Amino acid sequence: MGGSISELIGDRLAAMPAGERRAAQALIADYPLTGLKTVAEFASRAGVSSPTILRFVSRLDFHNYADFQSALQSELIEQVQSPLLRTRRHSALPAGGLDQFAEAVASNIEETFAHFHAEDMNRLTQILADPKRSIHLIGGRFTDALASYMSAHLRIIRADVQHVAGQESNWRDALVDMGKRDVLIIFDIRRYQESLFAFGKMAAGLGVTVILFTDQWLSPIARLAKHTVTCRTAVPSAWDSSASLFAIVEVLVAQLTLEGGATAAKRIAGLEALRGGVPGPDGDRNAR
Amino acid sequence: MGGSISELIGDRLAAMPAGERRAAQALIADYPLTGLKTVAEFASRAGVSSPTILRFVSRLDFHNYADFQSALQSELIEQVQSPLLRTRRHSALPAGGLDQFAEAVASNIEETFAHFHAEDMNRLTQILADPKRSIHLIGGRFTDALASYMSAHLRIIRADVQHVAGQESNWRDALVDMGKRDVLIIFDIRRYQESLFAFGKMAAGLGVTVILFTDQWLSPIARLAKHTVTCRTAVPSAWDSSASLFAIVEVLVAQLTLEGGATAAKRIAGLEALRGGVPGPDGDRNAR
DNA sequence: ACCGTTATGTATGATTTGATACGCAAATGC
DNA sequence: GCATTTGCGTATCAAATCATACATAACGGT
Repeated sequence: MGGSISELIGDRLAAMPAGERRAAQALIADYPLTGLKTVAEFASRAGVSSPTILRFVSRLDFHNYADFQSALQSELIEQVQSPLLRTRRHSALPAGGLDQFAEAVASNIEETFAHFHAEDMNRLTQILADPKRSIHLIGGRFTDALASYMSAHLRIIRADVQHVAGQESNWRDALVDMGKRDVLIIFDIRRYQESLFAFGKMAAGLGVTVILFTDQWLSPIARLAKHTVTCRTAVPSAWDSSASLFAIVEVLVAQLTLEGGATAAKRIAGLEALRGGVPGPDGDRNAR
Repeated sequence: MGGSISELIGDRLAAMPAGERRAAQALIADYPLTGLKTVAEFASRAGVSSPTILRFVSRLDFHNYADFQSALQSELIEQVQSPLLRTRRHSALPAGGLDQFAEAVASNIEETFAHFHAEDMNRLTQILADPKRSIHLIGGRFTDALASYMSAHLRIIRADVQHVAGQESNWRDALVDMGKRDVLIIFDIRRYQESLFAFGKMAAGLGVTVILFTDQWLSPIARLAKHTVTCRTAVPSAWDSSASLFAIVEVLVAQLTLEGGATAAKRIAGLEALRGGVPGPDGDRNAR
């Protein structure tokens, strides 16, 4: 069983008596800190008695409290030391529709990355890291969420990032400020949106550098785009899966953060500091 | 490099007597595992006696062994939780990281689905398919995009779907209309947002059914949630990956569409017909 | 080579910790 | 509504832990 302890708890939470459930909740409240304390401390934080803690631990199939703590520690250390040592732990599973879907998504992602080479990424990061350029992002009906996700991250790494959203009338406003220095990132998978193509065409006419994320059947926008990233989207569902686009976005953001190095780190630190004092409109991420 | 304690050791290593130096080396060898064991165990591994360990700890300006261990634990937890620090760690890694990243995301998704059983999905779809309920979705700083993505799909399958977005003041307005029939879907991965917890708590107080999508370390909202879906998020990056949450959302939408059957199909057809007349300007995208 | 200093291990004590037995309360079933 | 089961807390015990005192060994300077 390669699962984390918190997952184990999640599985068994329903089958626990009230007291032990309180123990579980106290543990996950600031996981895994409380579990590393003494039994008495744990009990106190959970508002139950020591034996209840021990019964709780026992219910998780640990022979004693020491074993339990060791497991927590190992979990922590594994996280820090080898981020993905646990990768391929294929446990033989009954193949239901669920697993088929998961398999499909996973293989989509792998296929997508197989065709997305280091040079592709370098070209993209070079453009996106350029501080002299402004970046605009837009997506279709469903893929707009991807534009939103990417812009949320980019905004932290660098300045001049705009997510073009909302009514189409807003789009026009965004266009007037665009020029040769600007970059437009478009997400478009089938069924491709007419309006996105129109928008991209106008932008391209202004000399904007268009970057397109699309599926393997290629949005018509590919004709306009300077760079096109092709992602697999086929899954056993009524809908196409955008998960592989999502993953590509994530790896780009990761790489940009890495390359930004000191600059990005400083910027992030600055934002964090600001956040501490003035809770932003975006919601204050708690510093813990 | 590691945290402050290992640095501290490095600084003082030269000024230490032989025995304590052996202790230090044993600790560094598989840092910080040995330091979390008992004094006797530590001594045994270092090939010295217990008092030497205690003197070693004392030389690092810790008042007692317990303090020392607490410091090690805090350091570990700190590293796991702070994205900034991880940037440093990974910048040392070789740049062949593309495939590693893809591997990590793929295996995250598989692991996530391995713990997401058919019953879990049934419970969720049963709730989400109930036309008598209203559905509200909300996400954190980055995960809000997931809420957006899911709501875009849900809105097509069924009525009464609201994406709670924008300023926090808007959130309050959404609350007043909620009641026992309502469902609140929250996306929250670390670093968990205080504001989301507050929102969820108020909703739960109103009797709203809270469904939580979170990472394997569990958002504190798990305490409030009727159903919690645990997803893997660890990747070799400064950021956590939400791709597995994304995939779970997709499979839920797929299943709901399937179960909806005729009803959903009719609804979709109706919407398509409406859209057919007015091409493209996805007017039904929610405002932000 | 001797002496003083420092370092280290052995032995022991005081304290804390985890574990268990038992009795009462709450929940469940008939 | 009663009886049985299940859960939970108090009190207690045994064991392991940290901490210290002391004697011995190693080291370094003269």
